Amino acid sequence: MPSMDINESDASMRQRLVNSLSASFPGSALSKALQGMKDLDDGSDEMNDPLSKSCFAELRLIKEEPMDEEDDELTSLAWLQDSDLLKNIHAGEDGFDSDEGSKENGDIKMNGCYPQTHPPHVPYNPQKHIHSKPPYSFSCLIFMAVEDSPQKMLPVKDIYAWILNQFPYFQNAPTGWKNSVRHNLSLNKCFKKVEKDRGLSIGKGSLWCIDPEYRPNLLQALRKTPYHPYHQLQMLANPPPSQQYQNGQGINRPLPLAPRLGPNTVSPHLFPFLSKRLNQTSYDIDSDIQDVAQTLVSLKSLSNSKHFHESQDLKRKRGIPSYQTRHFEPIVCTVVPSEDHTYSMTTVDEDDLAPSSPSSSIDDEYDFGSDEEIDDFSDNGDRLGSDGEYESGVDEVDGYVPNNRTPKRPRLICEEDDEEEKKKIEEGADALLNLAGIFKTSQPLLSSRNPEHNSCSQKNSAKNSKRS
DNA sequence: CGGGCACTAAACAGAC
DNA sequence: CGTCTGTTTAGTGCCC
Repeated sequence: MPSMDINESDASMRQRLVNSLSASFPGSALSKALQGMKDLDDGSDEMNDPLSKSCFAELRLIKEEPMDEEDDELTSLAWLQDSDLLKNIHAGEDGFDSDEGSKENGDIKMNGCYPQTHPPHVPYNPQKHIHSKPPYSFSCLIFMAVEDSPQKMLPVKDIYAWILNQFPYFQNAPTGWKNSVRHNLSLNKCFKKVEKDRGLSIGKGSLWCIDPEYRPNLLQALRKTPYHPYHQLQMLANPPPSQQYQNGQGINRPLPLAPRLGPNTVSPHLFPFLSKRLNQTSYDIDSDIQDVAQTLVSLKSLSNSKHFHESQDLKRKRGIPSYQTRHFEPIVCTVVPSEDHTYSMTTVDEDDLAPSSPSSSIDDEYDFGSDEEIDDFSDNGDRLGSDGEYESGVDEVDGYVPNNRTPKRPRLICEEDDEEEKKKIEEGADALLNLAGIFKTSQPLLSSRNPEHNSCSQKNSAKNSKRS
């Protein structure tokens, strides 16, 4: 940061940051999303925004809106996944990077050895700091992995693979981390196992997905991670006086972890969807059309993976209806981290849940549509490559055979002109709005979790009582 | 100091 | 039968 030009334009700084972040997740959906952001900046059609097709669609940049007093364009980038924000800002000059002997690979060394945990004052680059344990909790790692999958569900081994791919640290880490992943999947109520009898069995084990009820919590937890660019960009944009850098000397103090916004505040730029819902006092049709349109774009990505086609074929054989993700989520705005994503020891009795509460049954998490509806989505855009990364617009990638069914219509978004895009989006929006209306009327906003259902405390108290 | 939480390790059972 | 997956318990360290 010492080499940063404080007067650098927002656009320039943003471009530089995006370049840096893209380099940290090469080839990934995130990277493509970032690239799409650049396209957006160049004035291309927003609906081509690959970010909307990625796992971080809800964190996409809203660049058209005027900035709040607190949010500027810099912080609106805070949806970006963790990366070395300062990679292109001459890390060596800021005292961040490392001490002697570690500059060859950029990893952090302290007193000649690698610290087990990543130093809190150093922006974390998973591809670079391969000897530093990622500053993310396993919950966040799993969340990112699942969200980075086109179907928003992954088997354990693919979660392993994603983590290994994105965080090389684990390639040399003791295998205990896999145990921790499984432990987290089992105990963390944010993660749900897709029932096998739904035709989604992928051999050994099950698919895991994010419980939509807790997805906002995970997003919030992710936002709260120390190295989330939300904080880093905050520092870039408005470093506190105590952390100004002088003469290339970094200050060995952690960046403040507390978000600028209040704990109960959802940044409209970080969480346009959530914040809109949260602050919605009256039914805003226009905004909801936008929401639904965005949802459609997200839905589009649902059908683009090998697993999807396989599961769809399997389900067709079994006569099981197909699914589509439902994106209408309750707003969960938490104060304590435990409410973001916590372990669950107790089983929530479905009957105890209010009728308006999202069910934990997989049946209810997905809309079951007809084959024709699926076909409308199944031949679009991106596919999951054999390496688990998206391959956009390629029919056959690395041995992946695309669905051999003849597309009934061309790509929904990417290859349509603007007018047709808008028409289709509006059509889909109308259809989904009907569904959304149901949820609006029946689903209360949640300002906090029901303590009875937030069973982490129960679990831990149970644990503690057992210990004592 | 105690509670809550994340993490790790381990044991165990079931599925493949 | 070995491996993988999922569950559960126990213990530890950190933070508030």
